[in-house]
Amino acid sequence: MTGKPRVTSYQVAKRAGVSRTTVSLVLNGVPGISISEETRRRVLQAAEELGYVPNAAARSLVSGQTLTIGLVVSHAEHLQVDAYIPQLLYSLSHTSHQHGYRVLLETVEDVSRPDAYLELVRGQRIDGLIVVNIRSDDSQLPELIRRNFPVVLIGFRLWPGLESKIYSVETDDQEASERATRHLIALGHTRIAHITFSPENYYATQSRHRGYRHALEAAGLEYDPALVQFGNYSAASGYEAMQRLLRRKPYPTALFAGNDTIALGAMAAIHEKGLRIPQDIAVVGYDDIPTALYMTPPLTTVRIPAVEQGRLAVEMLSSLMRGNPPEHTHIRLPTPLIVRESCGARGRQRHGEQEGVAGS
Amino acid sequence: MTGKPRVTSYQVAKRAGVSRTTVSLVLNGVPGISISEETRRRVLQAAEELGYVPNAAARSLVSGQTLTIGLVVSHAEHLQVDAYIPQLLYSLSHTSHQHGYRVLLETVEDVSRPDAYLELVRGQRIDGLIVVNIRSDDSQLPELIRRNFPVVLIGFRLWPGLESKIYSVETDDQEASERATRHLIALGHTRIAHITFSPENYYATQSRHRGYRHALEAAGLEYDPALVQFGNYSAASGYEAMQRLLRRKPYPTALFAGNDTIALGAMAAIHEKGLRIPQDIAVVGYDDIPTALYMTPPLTTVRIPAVEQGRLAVEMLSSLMRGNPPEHTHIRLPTPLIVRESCGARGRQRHGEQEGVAGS
DNA sequence: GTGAAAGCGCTAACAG
DNA sequence: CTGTTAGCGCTTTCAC
Repeated sequence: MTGKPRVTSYQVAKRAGVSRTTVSLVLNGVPGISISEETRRRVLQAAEELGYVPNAAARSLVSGQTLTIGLVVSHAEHLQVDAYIPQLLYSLSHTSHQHGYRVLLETVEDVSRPDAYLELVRGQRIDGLIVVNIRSDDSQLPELIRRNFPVVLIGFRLWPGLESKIYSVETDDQEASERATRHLIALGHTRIAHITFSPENYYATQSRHRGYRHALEAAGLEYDPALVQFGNYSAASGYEAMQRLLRRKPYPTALFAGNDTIALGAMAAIHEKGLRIPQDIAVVGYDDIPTALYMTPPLTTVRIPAVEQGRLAVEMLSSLMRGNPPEHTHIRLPTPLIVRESCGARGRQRHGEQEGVAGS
Repeated sequence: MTGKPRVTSYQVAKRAGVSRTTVSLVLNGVPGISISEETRRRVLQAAEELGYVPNAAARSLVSGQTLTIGLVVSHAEHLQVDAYIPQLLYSLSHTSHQHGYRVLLETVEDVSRPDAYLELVRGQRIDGLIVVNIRSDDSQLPELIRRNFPVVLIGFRLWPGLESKIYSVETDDQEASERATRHLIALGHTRIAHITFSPENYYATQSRHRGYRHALEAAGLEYDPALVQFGNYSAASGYEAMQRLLRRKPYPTALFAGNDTIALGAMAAIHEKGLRIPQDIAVVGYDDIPTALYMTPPLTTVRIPAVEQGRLAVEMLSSLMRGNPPEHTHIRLPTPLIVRESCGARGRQRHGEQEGVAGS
């Protein structure tokens, strides 16, 4: 069926007039072994001509390595509707390639077995794992980490007691949410709504919600459950949640959305009701997805440095897989609040002008 | 370093008191071989207890299969800023898992070697290939297809002469663009601008551009190069391109954007200039990303059924890899024009109301 | 410097 | 019905 017969190291050896050993030695540049320049050249040329690439299975069978990174994306439905994960994915994939690793994508839906990725580990398909959107009810991950399988977590550190073994690239969602909410409070708002995504087994959600609540209480404002709605991180759910919030008067005067996509949906609901942003309702989002700047009006939001997050995670994992533990176990990235127009803190301005970054 | 010693089929055999052959037979449910119920149970239990998963490398070394699909995403920078590819990715990954395949993600940037995926094939890391965002200057792909390596193309069919060997899930971008442009013409527009992404080596771009041009010419309107701007598929580039278009009077009265993300950016530029959509400038996008409905105003756009595209591609590839060629070599999906408010064909309405689908 | 031989973990003939 | 054996393609001691 396949036109050309598989080319193996044997073919290369034959063509170069040497043994397979020599081929392997040359191609892998094994140090400490000296091979005549002439032989080396012949081997290289033969391999080139035949388009030889060593069989990955055979190689990893003997080496015990796969040079493959597993990428576990829980709540993968996100991919369909939100822009944060794709950014991360891009960065993760890009950096992995630069480091010579391939990426095996393991998406996990809410409905599927959450620990399917364990088979990748047990079947030795991968040398390491990067986990995005960690579920708080994942019971297998701690066990894996305890056994020193190389794992890097993105987003949040968890499982007290295991801290010293966990490697992560974090952001402090709770602190950032608190800061964002405080920003709205400082602008004089007292009826601040919050739309977040489905809370169960999702760390990011829980901490954003908590930050919102803390900010209110620290300011002496009442935490009103009626002002908190749950969606599912899509624009559609943000739209519907906002409609629910607008069914009751007095309206909230501000909204802190769990992510930018939800904010977009909510803004559509606000516009549809004939209300203005930010004059009638101020809006703050979360993530700073690339389109946030182009929403109407441009969205004030907490920036998560997705690309840097991805890069650092791969670098960390790469060290781990090589057996030299990285210097830091946890890298915490800053999450500035990017102040644009939707929160009402600044007047209309042209896109691309210096954007504000709120202090603490 | 790793806590538990690797568990092999030998351990399972020992624990179950049988030979490795029997373990293999039981675990793979080899048909035609009958094994005593008692033995089978013991093997299964031993495997379960040890958490045994066969070593993937060893297995694929002997079987010649990897049960892995390669996913080649050219122009991967898209992932960062546009929502179409992520949707596709989700569907692709989801369906692959359902069919028992893993997904190896091979992103290709414009700067990187475009044929890096060849190593996956040569190194026999994958059993088949799905290609997204095909580059028109890819010279390796036709060769691969000619040799009957299982490949499914998403988006567009190419390379005349190879048609009978190419499997693809297509949309007719040119026809759809023509229809979208015709829609604007029917609404009375004569100065219709077009913003598309960087044209070189990108099929989708070329055909959308061509469709736009054909519609104009068919209607007896002049194709004015000054009304055509090139961006890079991001909202930022749409914004800038629209600014360029608004630097010259008379303004265009309508815009056909190469994708929805560009449309979003362009709409921001239009709003900023104090112009109204659709009264001053009507806008039509392409892709129907999930957020299109929540833009201000809701975006009229050509729908690409990303999720179905992904599902069909995997099903096709899965047949190919099993050696039973699918019935159809090319599946063409419909691309309806979803009429919302941004084109001016219909008045304001609530979100979620019946959306219009334009006829041809 | 180069080649022969063993073995990674698994599957699949082939005996028993 | 179960066990023994060979071999997938590669790397890696160990002799030559």
